[in-house]
Formats: sequence, structure tokens, C-alpha cells
Amino acid sequence: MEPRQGAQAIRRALAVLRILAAGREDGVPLAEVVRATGLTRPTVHRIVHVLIEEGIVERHGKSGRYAIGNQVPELALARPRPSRLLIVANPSLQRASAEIGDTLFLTVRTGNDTLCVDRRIGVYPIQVLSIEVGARRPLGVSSAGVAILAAMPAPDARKIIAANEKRFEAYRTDVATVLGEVTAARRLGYGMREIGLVQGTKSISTWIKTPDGQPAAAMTVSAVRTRLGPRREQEVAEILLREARMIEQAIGS
Amino acid sequence: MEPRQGAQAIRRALAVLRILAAGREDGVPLAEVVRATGLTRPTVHRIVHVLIEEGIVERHGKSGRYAIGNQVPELALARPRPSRLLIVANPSLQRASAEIGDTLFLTVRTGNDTLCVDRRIGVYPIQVLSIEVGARRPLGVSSAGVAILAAMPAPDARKIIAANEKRFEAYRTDVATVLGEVTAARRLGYGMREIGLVQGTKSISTWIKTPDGQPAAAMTVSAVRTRLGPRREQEVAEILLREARMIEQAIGS
DNA sequence: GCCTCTTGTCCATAATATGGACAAGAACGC
DNA sequence: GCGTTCTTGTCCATATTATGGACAAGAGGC
Repeated sequence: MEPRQGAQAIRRALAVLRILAAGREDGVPLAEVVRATGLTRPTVHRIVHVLIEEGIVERHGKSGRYAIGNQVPELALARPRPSRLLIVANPSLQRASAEIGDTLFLTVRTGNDTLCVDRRIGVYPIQVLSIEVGARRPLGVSSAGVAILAAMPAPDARKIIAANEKRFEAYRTDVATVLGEVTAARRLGYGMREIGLVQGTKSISTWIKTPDGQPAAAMTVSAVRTRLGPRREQEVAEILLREARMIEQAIGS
Repeated sequence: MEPRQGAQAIRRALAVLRILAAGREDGVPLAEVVRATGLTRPTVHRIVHVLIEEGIVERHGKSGRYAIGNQVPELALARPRPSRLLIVANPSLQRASAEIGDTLFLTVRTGNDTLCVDRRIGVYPIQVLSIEVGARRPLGVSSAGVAILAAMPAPDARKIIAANEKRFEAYRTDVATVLGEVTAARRLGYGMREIGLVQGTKSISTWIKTPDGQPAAAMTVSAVRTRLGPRREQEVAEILLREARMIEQAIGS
């Protein structure tokens, strides 16, 4: 798969779109897109404004930030069915959520990003709700991303981490830290972050591989840190690992 | 709004995507994309294959057809909320569906296309179900498209019809026919097709305008032709017109 | 007022996307 | 089998297109 050429502009436009997607409803300022993509400002400006004319991007009146526009969900309607993963993961999420009681996430890999595609609220009265379906982050900044990186061949993981370098700053991390976390996750057998993206939370993630051995998703539990001591971390990890293996089975069949 | 330049390739890629979206799950053969966009084959080929590498387009193994890929719904997750129109139209659709009993559609305009965004099945035992949420067609080939064209200034409508010319052939119609239907719809006050896209069906559509006077959507009833004689056509049209006005009110407030 | 941040625009230039021409595969008829 | 007519895929010289340095103009802080 040597990169086909003659379409630089299209690839750049898509890179811009993926950064804008990470900004969700609020959008992203132009300068941030410039930073994250490494493109020059005139180029990003031109791309973004053409995409606005085409209805693919919107500009928020007040803030001037750029966000994914209306036409993207319209194009998405061409694919009506929910993904196979979402269907086969459903019973596992149900079970694990009931057993654990804390917030559960299903996160997929898409390019160099993680994307939260499902969330289950548990029964415990304190729940970490900051991450929503649709949340998108560079691979490496969340425990789910660390888990997915840990499950792939080290050179591939390193490549992705290097590609995301420019975006790490916005999440207050860096290449060295991420590499360390990935190594730790490989040793542990699951991804973990003592300091979640939200203050005072802790997350545990297991990876889910497709039949060809590539990690495609992660299952994550997030809770206030005090609820995930060493003992309970072990318990939760075992449940997640068990369900992850079941989902892998279900994908295969 | 003079078209900004320096992004021909991006605009072309989007034109390709919109054609692919009309093909839904089944996708569209390359030759058809070439026809519909008016681009040359090498250009379309290059664009489509770059989009495949980027995950925006997929190729169906068996048929070799090209279709909207996984990443499009993934990008769409960045916009979680359903559109305002869908929310405010809900009670009207409910009411009209109950009153009429035949299948009801809500269709929006997106660029030069119509896009079905909601469908309600009625109580009558024979229902026209061939059009699904996500169905996308050139403006002019469905009664909803005719209604929307009829509700806009004649020069704008003519421009769109001309732009869609190359795509009409696939739907067995042409510019002259569409122009005739639009004129008829203007006179009637609603759009109508004695011969629906599906054999033996008939459709009636009313337009819905935004506060600025631009038609943004249409509400359609489709039924087997025998169920929509002149008398009932009148009745159904009155209900649709009443509800369309109510939706317009609701959008404004 | 000044400074620093952002976004927006211009235009000469180089690099990029273009499409004519050619090739190969698939489906059909005979 | 062979010819015909579809389709899709590839090459590469060319000119058109996208690029980005430089400059400008707002917006906000102090």
C-alpha cells in the first residue's frame, strides 16, 4: 500500500476534518487546526473555507471556531446499519456494566485517533460522565488509546505516537510519557491511567482484537480514583479481560 | 459568495462522495460516478482510491462498486444532536400519519439532492416502503424534489435542474419533464407524481420553507395509486398543507 | 496608547492534479 | 475457441492548480 499520489489536497482536507471532529460541537479554532495538522495557515484557511462553502464545515458565529457541519451526518445516512462491533459487544457491555457498576466505554480505533462509540452508566452513585459517545482523541492520551497501542506491533505503535506528537501538547502529555504508558500496559496486560483526563479519576482499559490480530477497540472502566484501589483494579481488569475475549470470539464467528 | 478557488480537488472529491451517498449500501460503479459528475475517468478513479486509502470510501468485494465508508459515520458522531427540523416536525408527522394512514416521508434538501430523513408507517395494510431514511436522489426525480423546486424562485430551480441533468437519465426522466412537473406543482400548490418511482404508486408532497422563504424540506405521502383518487388526493393535500404550515411556524419560533 | 494574539488575503512560484492514450480484465454472443 | 463491448486500471507529459511567504487587519489584554 504505497500511498497513491495526485491527491495531496484531498488528504489534507480530511486531516483537517478529523481534527475538527475532535472538537465536536464546540469546534476548534483555526490556529489549533494549524498546529495539529502541521499545515501552513493559508492552506488550512483555504481548505476550511471551501469546506464551509460545501456545507461540510460550519463556523460558530460567536466564537469563530470551526466544527463539523450538517452535511457530514447527511452523508453518513448512506450507511444505515450500526457497526458489527457495536452489535456483538452489546451483551458484554451489559454484563460488565451490571457487574462493575462504574461507567463503561467502548472505544474504537479510527486512523490515529480513538473514538468513543458506546457508553454505559453503572449503578454506583458517582459516575464519570465527561467522555461522551463521539469523543475523539489522539491515540495515546486516554487509557483506551494506550491499550490499543499496547496491543499492536511496537513499530506500528511508535509510528502512530510519532504522528500524533503535535497534538499531545493540547492534552498535556508527550511522546516519552505515552511510550512509557504503552510499555507498562504491555506488561500488565491492560491499559491504565492513574490520572485520568478528568481530575481525580482513574481508568482501566482492555483491548479487543479482530481475527487478524489487529486491535480494533478497547473496553474501558472509568471511576473516581478512590474506588479503584489495587485490589479492585485487579477485579475489574479480570472482568474486562473476560468480556474482551468474548467479544473477540463473537467477531470471529 | 463568489466561489473561492484553490481547492478544485476537494470540491471534486465531495461531488464524488455525494454521488456515492446516493448509492447507499450497494454503492455505485465507477462508470456511473463518471457519468453523474462529468469528471474524467482517471480523475474519478484517483479520487475514489485515495478516499479508500483514507477510509472514507469502501469497495464492495463482489460487485466492485464503491460506497460511503465507515469513517463518514465516525466523523458524523462529532455532531450528536438530531436536527432542529426533525424535532419540530415530529408532532406533525405523528398527527398526519395517524390521520392519513399511508406512508409519510420527511425529506430535506441538501445541495442538489433530496434526502429522506424520517419515515412513518401508517395503519393501512398496504404501505409503500421502498424509500428508506437515508435515500438520496437528485432534486426533481421524486415528488418531494419537485415540491421543493416549485417552492423556490424559478431561476434557482432551473439552475439546479440543469446541474442535475446528467443524473436524470438513471431515473428515466429529463430536464423537460422535470420542468413541466415543477410548473404543475406551482399551480397546484403541492408536488405530485402520478407515476411514483415505484411501479403503481402515487405521491403527494408539500414544501416546508424556513423563515427566510427558502424551501428546506418536503412532507410526502406515498400510496398505491388506486388509494389516491382525485377526491382523496384533495383531502390528503389539505392535511399535508396544514401540517407543513405548522412546521414552518414551529421552525420560526 | 502599545503589544500579542488571532484570522484573513495576495500572488509569484513550484508542485500538484489533470486527462488523453493505452492496457487489461469481465461478460456476452456465436 | 474468437471477436465485441462493456467495465476498471495505469502511465506520464503538461498546464493548471494549490501552495505558503509576506503583509494586513481585527480582537482582546493592559
